[in-house]
Amino acid sequence: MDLSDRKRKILQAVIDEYIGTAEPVGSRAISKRDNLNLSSATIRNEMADLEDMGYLIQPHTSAGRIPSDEGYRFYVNSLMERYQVGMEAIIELQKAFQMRITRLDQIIKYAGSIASSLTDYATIITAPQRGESMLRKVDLVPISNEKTTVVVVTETVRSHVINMALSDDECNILATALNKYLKGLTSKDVTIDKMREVSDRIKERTKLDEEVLARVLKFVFETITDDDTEIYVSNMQSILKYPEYRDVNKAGKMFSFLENKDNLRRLIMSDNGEGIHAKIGSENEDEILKDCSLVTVDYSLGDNRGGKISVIGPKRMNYSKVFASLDTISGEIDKILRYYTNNG
Amino acid sequence: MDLSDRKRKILQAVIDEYIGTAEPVGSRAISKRDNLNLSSATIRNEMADLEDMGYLIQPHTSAGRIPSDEGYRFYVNSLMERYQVGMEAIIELQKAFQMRITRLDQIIKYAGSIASSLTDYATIITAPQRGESMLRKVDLVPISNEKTTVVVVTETVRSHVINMALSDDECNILATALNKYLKGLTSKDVTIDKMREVSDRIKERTKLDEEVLARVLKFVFETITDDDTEIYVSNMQSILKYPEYRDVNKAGKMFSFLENKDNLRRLIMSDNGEGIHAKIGSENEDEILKDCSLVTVDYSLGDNRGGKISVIGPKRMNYSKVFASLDTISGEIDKILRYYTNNG
DNA sequence: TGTTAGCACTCAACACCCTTGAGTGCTAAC
DNA sequence: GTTAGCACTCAAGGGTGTTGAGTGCTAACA
Repeated sequence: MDLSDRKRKILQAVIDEYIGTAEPVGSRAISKRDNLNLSSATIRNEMADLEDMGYLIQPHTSAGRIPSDEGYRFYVNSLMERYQVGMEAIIELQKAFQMRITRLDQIIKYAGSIASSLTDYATIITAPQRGESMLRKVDLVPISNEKTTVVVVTETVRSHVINMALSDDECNILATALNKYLKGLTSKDVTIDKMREVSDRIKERTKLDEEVLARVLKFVFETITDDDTEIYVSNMQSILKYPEYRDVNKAGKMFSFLENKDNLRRLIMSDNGEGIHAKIGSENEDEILKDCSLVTVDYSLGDNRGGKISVIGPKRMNYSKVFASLDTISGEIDKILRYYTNNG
Repeated sequence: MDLSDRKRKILQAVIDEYIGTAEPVGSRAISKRDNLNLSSATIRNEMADLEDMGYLIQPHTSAGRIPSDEGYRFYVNSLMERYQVGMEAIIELQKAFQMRITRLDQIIKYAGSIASSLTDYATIITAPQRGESMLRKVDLVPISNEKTTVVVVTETVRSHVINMALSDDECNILATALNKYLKGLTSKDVTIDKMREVSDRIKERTKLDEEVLARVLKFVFETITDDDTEIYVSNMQSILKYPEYRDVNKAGKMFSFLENKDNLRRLIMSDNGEGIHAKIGSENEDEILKDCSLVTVDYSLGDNRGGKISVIGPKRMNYSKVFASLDTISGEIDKILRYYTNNG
């Protein structure tokens, strides 16, 4: 369905206005804007048409009008003017990233907090997911005369403290045996049979206490197969700033939803859009999000790993600014993480 | 100042009532409770006395009375009846802990979420702080033909990916050199001179690229000296359940405060009470906490490490239940972590 | 002397009503 | 096709009166 140029302008004006005020927009408010020289009566007629077409909604007679989900969708697809993130902000961002370059998870968390401070909405961010996980090395380090740390290196590094009175030599022997049989193992290779076979071979080779060996192996196999991704939320409390969540009950439900990582994981995983994209209101599956929009972007590290950043806010969010901010941030993350994983 | 037995009972009744209802408590409500057989007029006289003594406050004439900070303090010190955590809850808790025994930080996070679900208040929890950090081992693991992971084992394990095209052999040589000069190093030993000395020695011994060596050493030294403790908050949104935070602005400020880890760290670090203890209302330094109480308990691992759990809620919190819950949880953490670090 | 009953007074909360103003739809004039 | 005018609607805001919980004080009672 095609809209006349005038209708497009009016729809855009209504949505821009509503994004700013969160109040139903009346015809007079639009006619007073300087870019359209039309009387309020004319605007009224056009707005009535837009309502018939499904782009606007009148909450009750004699109130102004607010955008429908379809209205927002049309706005995001066709009307929205691209916002430009200021150069100062970008430089600020680059500096901030560079200062935090020590730990990957910190960069990710920090990116989330930047996204939320640029947009002033809550942000959900996932740490880079591993692609296939391959075992590089197992190491055993005596910590005291009672304890030993097991270190497993795949794409990431995990460790576990167990109770064993092992000498340096014993650690070396066991580590050597473990590496001999396990190096190069991927999550696909881990089966019950494989676990039993490795266990038997090492047992006959090292003559170590059976239970200790079982515990070490359990941890190693768990580490290879486990791939839960970390997920962070920042700036949750921004929700309270928006009149949509003036009602404390509603806000509370939203908080509970966002505090539950399973919900977030499902939310972000089920997202299969590409590039920057928005899910507006009822386009979200969760009932609780029907008044919200979720704008999501992927970032990638080039090497088969990547994650997502989502900004979540009221449907009446500043899409233009959110799109621009996420675009910039994901670009900078790409840069910094490529640098980090290649030269860091 | 000594209170008559009757005054104590009345004060206790007022506070118990107020904790439940959050409404100013009138004399009639107290006289109707079955444990005291006194008319409302008598109660009125006693309550007027308690107000003169500073234990109660009347928000305005002809309203009921609410406890003052001193009233709560007296209640916590002398009146409160000890709540008993149900055996089923304890067993539930033990089971839950046992299922999560794989990772220390997960246990800690989980303990926080249990504390908040038992008490229904927000919980702040710090991961075990390290005592003195001593370097046990450094390891280098090639990840691809461009990247190598550096693994540093102290009491904990940290890793870092850097860009180096090193073979297994080269990794071994460098690792051996690093271990030779660095093993046993504690945070006290790290000085600029020491760093330079180690760097020079390894340089002449291995003839490795200077920049690469510098990067590895920087990471190793950082890991030894760095001791920022992780800190988690759970169940923040419970704040919205309490009428004290019906006002969205107030709730928003509280959220911002609790989302800032620096605030939390300062809050928990500045706490120097022993055992389970409460900071009530104005006993807290932060202005924003003057309407809150903070109940804190330490847990320890026996081996010089430990952390804290704090429950934060309205002054009108169920102190009895919070004290009992924290007591139970810290006891269970002690047990499970001792088990974990000794036998895990 | 301590306790109780009764009474007048205070004050926040609530319902109710009226007014106001923003906004609409419709119609007639331009 | 656009504008001006008019009657209508409805939410929000500002009094006003009522209600009910609670108090302090006083007098009577055990």
